[in-house]
Amino acid sequence: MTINQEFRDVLREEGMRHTWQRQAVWDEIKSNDEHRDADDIFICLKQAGYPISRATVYRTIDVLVSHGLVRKLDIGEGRMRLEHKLDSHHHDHLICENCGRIIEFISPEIEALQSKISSAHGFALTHHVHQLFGRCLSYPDCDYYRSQNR
Amino acid sequence: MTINQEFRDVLREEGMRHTWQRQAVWDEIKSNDEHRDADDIFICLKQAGYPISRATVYRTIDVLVSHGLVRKLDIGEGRMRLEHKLDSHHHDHLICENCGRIIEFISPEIEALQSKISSAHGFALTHHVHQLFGRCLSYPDCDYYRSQNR
DNA sequence: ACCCTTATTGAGATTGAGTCTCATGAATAT
DNA sequence: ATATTCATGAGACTCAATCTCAATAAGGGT
Repeated sequence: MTINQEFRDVLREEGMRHTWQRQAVWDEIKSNDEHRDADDIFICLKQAGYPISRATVYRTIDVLVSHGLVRKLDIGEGRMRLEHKLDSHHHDHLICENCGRIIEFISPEIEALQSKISSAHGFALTHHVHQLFGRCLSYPDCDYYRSQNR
Repeated sequence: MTINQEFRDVLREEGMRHTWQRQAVWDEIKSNDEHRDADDIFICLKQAGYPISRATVYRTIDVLVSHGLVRKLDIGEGRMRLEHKLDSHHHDHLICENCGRIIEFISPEIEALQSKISSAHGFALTHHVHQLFGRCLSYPDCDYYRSQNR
């Protein structure tokens, strides 16, 4: 759980085994700050020559999520994007519908209002999903970026 | 688009045909304020004796959404919940993870902060997704409600 | 170093929501 | 009434994700 603890030890604490497959998935996710999905990770590992299976990638992602090392991000595409939680604190996302760019934002005011609303309705808040969709105005760059990504 | 206009006329304005299937789907969605999914609607109609197909239900829902009569609600279950937009203004949702209850909330303060954040990042906001997940504290009722639903 | 137990893996089948195909049928304009 | 063209139905298909189960390998015990 401690983020800088050896991955091997993190697994051992739970009686789980350390395998090169789990290490490879974790290394691949850590290596990059884009919000890739499970299949992106799978393809990267295959291309790097690892004989790993898709099922193992999905299973390992769930292990990483349950250990708080990775967060799944559902932006309504029908697949989960991934985000490692190494150096980041909680944040929500701004998503450009034109180019797909994802920008993180934090708003303590909104967080406070969320708590207020929850308790006003007798709810014990556990988590939230907050996404702002729009178009980023830096158009030339926006389209350039789009052309680089699907 | 005008919400109280005859459905028949709404369709005609777009050169679309009025069929009993489309009317039946719209009537079924209007009839109830729960957040049911496409398959719930399909099953209701089948049980009521209508010889309608699943594909038509899905297609009609898309027609209703594009005409602003219905809103799809994705609360991360891998299927879309539906909400008719007859008497409601914009709102977001509080969702109880124990009983599945969905409560609507509005916060002009949060809406304002969202606009502020978007423009601060050079984004033209088009829409947002804001969901608060937690547990409603009215436990006896909470479990009662759960027992009534799946 | 070698077992032995048992968690983990891989390949492919399966699931489930939603979409697509295309021949048939029905709604509207004339 | 007829023609035109949109809509429907049944089932095939998609796609992300999960499941199955025999084979494999991690790592504690000796």
